[in-house]
Amino acid sequence: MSSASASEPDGGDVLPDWVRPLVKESLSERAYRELRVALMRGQLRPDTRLRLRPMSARFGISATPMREALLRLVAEKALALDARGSVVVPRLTLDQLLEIRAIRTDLEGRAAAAGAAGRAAEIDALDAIHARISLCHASRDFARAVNLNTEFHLTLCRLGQMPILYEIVELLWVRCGPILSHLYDDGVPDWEPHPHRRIIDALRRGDPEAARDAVREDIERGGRGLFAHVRAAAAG
Amino acid sequence: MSSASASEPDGGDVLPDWVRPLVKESLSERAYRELRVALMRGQLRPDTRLRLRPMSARFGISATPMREALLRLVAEKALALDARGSVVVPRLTLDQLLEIRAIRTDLEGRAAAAGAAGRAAEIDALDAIHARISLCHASRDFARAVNLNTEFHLTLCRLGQMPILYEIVELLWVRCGPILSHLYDDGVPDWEPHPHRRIIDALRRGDPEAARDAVREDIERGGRGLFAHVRAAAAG
DNA sequence: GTTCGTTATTTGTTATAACAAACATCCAAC
DNA sequence: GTTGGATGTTTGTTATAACAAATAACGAAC
Repeated sequence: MSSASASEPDGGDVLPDWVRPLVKESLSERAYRELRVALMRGQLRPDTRLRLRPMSARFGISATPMREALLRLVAEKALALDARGSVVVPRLTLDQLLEIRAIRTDLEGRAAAAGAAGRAAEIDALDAIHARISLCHASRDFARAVNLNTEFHLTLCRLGQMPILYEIVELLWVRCGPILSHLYDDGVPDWEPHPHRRIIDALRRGDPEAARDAVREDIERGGRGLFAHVRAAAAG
Repeated sequence: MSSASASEPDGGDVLPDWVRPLVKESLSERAYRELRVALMRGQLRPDTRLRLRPMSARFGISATPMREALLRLVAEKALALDARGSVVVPRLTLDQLLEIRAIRTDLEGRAAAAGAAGRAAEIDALDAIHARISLCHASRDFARAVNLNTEFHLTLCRLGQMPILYEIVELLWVRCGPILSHLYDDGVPDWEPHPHRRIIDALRRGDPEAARDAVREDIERGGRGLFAHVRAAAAG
C-alpha cells in the first residue's frame, strides 16, 4: 500500500476551494425537494390528493421517480396514504398539534440551550431574522412573517449543532406546513418583549436555561392561531 | 340523503367483532417490515451493502418494490446511501450516539412523565418485562436481554399515549439496532436498585417528575457498552 | 326519482427493459 | 512487479407496460 491516505482522492487538498464535488440530483430528488418546500410554504392544503400519474405529468417525469418522491414524503409523515393508497396532504388533529408542540418544546429548547455557546455572528443572523419579522408585522405582510418565523426557529436549531435533532424538528415543521398560514388567525402578537428577543438576549448572555425557557414561552404563546384554526376545522 | 351515517358501511355495527377489515400488505411493505426487524435485532452489521438486485432476488420480488422498501428505510435514516447510491447499514459515530442519547432523555422522559397517569395493568406489563430481563442477566443470555431492554423502553413510551413522540423514539432505536448487540460490552450492570425499578415505582406512585428522572438515569447509566464499542470501532 | 348492475376509466402496484456510470477483471507492455 | 488500458459485468436510475382493484359514468328497471 502506498504511504498516502487511501480515503483521499489524488491531490485532494491541492485543488482550489471552489472545486466542489458536483451534486448529481436525480429526478425523484428534485420532485421531492419541490414538494417539500411547497408543503412548508403552505401551498398544499390538507386533504389534497396527489395522484401518481397526474403528478408525474405535471413534473414531466415518469411514474417511477414520482412515486419515489411521494413515498419518501410519506415515510417522513409529511404526506400520508388514504385507504385507497393515494397520497394525501394530512389534516392535523388537535391532539397531534398538542403533541408536536410538546416535542418542539423539548427539542428546540435543548437546541437553544446548546446554542447558548454559539458564535456571535450566528446569533446576529437570528437577530436579523427577527427584525425582518417585526417589519412584516408592521406592514401586515403575514405570509412572509410565517416563513420568517419558521426560518427563525430552524436557524435557532442549527445553532445547537445537533444534526439529528435538527432533522426531527424540521420534519415537525414540515408537518405543520399545510396549516402554518393560519398562524396569525388569532391576531398579531404585541407582546413586549417578544419571546424571540428573550431568546436572543439569553443566547447573547450565554445563559442556556434562560434560552430554553424563552423557547418554551415562545412555543406556548405562539401557535394559538393554529389551535384556533384546527379547532374550527374539526368543528366545521 | 338517507338518515343513516354516510361514513358507516351497510350494517357495519351488526357484524360480529371478529370481522376485521383485512389488511392488504404490499410486497414492498413486507420487505420493509422484515428489514426493519432485522435491523432492530442487530442482524445487519454496519457498512453492510444492500445491493438492489441481489436483495430483490433474496426476497423473490422484483426491483421496484425492493427499491421502495430500501428507500423508505433510507428516508427514516435507518439505512443510508453511500457515494455510489448504494444502500448501506450506517455506522454510528460517537457524536451521533451522544445526540441520540440526549434526544431520548428528553422524549422518553416526557413519555414516562405522561405515563405516570397510566393504568396499573400496563405498568404491570412493564414490570413483567423487567423481570424477564433480570432472568436473562442471571442466565447470561445477553442477546435476549438486549431485545427485552428495547421492548421495555418502547413499551414505556407507549404508556405516554403520544403517537408522534413514539414514532420518533422508535426510529432512534432502529438506528441504534446495528450496534445494540454491544450493549453489554462494558459488563453486566449490578446496580441496586436497577433504574428500571425506579421507573416502575415512580409510575406506580403516579409521580411524573420521579419517572422522568429515573429514565434520565437509566439512559445515562445504560448504554456505556455502546459508547465503549463506538469508541473502539472509531479507533480500529 | 331512486336503485341496481354494467361498462369504462383511473388508480396504485409490480415486473421488465434500457441506459449510463461505476466497478472489476484481465492481459499486454514496460 | 507494476502500470495502463480495454472489456465485460454490475450498479443505480428511469421509462414503460401489464395487472387488479377501485372509482366514476351511464343506463335500465322498478
